[in-house]
Amino acid sequence: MSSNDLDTKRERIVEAAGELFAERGFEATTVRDICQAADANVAAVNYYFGDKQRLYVEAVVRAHRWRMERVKLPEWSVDTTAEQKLADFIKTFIRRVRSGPGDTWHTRLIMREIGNPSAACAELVQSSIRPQFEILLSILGELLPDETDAQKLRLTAFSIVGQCLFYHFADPVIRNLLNDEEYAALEIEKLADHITQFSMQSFKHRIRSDRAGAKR
Amino acid sequence: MSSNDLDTKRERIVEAAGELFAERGFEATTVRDICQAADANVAAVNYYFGDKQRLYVEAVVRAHRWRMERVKLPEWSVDTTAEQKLADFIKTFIRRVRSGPGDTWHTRLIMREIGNPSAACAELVQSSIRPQFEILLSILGELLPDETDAQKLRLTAFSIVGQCLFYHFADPVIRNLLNDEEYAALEIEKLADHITQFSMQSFKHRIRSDRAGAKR
DNA sequence: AATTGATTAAAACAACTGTTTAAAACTAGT
DNA sequence: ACTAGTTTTAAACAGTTGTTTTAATCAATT
Repeated sequence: MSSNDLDTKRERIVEAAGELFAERGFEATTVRDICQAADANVAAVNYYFGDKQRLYVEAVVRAHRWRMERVKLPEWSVDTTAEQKLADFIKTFIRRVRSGPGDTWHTRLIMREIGNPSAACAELVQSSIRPQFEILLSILGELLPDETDAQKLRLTAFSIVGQCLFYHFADPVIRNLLNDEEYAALEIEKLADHITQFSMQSFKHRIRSDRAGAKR
Repeated sequence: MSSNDLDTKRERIVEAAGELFAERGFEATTVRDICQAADANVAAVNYYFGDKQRLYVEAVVRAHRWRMERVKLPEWSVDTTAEQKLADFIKTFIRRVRSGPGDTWHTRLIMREIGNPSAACAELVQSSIRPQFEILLSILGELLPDETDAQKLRLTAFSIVGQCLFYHFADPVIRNLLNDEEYAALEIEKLADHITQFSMQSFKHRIRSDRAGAKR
């Protein structure tokens, strides 16, 4: 009974492992902790996955797939404005990055892998991050003047992505910096609106592109 | 001889430890590795610092002090424009955050502590990050219209800091994403100029503050 | 009921972890 | 030269790590 269901022992182990890896990192998570959380014997990890390392990459890959399936970019028709596309991109990106209160471990594990990249990171970039980055570049290509060079386009993309990622990577600091009320006010919708607005306003000034170079 | 010099065994251990902690993190760094790198006996860590944990926080504190001494905000006169202050702030912030090629371990260790915060993080926020954040808020207070509320001010500060921090936290991804030539083009001066320009342009549009909320 | 194969369980493995011990080596001050 | 204090060393400690081994248990087929 139930060979595909998520209640097989193998599944339970990846799930428990993913959660613990996301919480404590690879080194600090012991095989024994994982097996105890999955209600399995110590030998189960090696039986099913060979070793701890391969269990880890399986958890990362699964987390990534799960996250991509869940939160997707909306479908765009031919007459969707570039501004609208950017707003959608930013909102989706923040949703993917910022782990809400009732959230699963998937996002945190991927973000940890990006922060402390192992071998699985390079593959993650190729299969997922790069195409997303290309989408953003094409949107910016529509928004910025045609003569904008590739370097400027890239820097602008980084400025947008950086604003979004900040709320993940700096989260512990933000929590220390703000009081509870201020922190709670950082809802995903509000963040996305602000970043979209902040960035769009910047584009509308792209006439005189250099700014007197700040004294020096 | 030489009680204050940096060639005492104690100094060599903190130095070696900081480098290894910055490179591999706390868990993955062994006391034996540290002592071997410092050319000391295994017992040296416990003799001088009590235990591994206390050696770690000493390394973090020292790294932070070192970084703060090295790269400082310039002195501002009464007639320095807010725009100039912002440019200075961004350039200094990036210098503090982005570890150049011939760089020491100090920056990386602090960034790691922020990413995987231990007990030392809260103190770091209070003693250093918060005052820096206040400075940025006061600059933005000059640049933005008077009626701007505190929340908007905070979000704007996050947008700027986020753009800067991106080049640290996403560095491994960026390296994978760009080719060598493109990556090498990301010099600190250029990044700072772009971020300053991108942000300043955004401020000059602060007349109509809401932007039709992006359909939904 | 017996056989086959996959799964689980308990125990042991060797290697490594941070830390301690106790003796040696060194460095002054007298 | 002796001594008191600090520093360094080698060895051992107790605990944990990932992994293996070997046997027991289970589920289904014959």
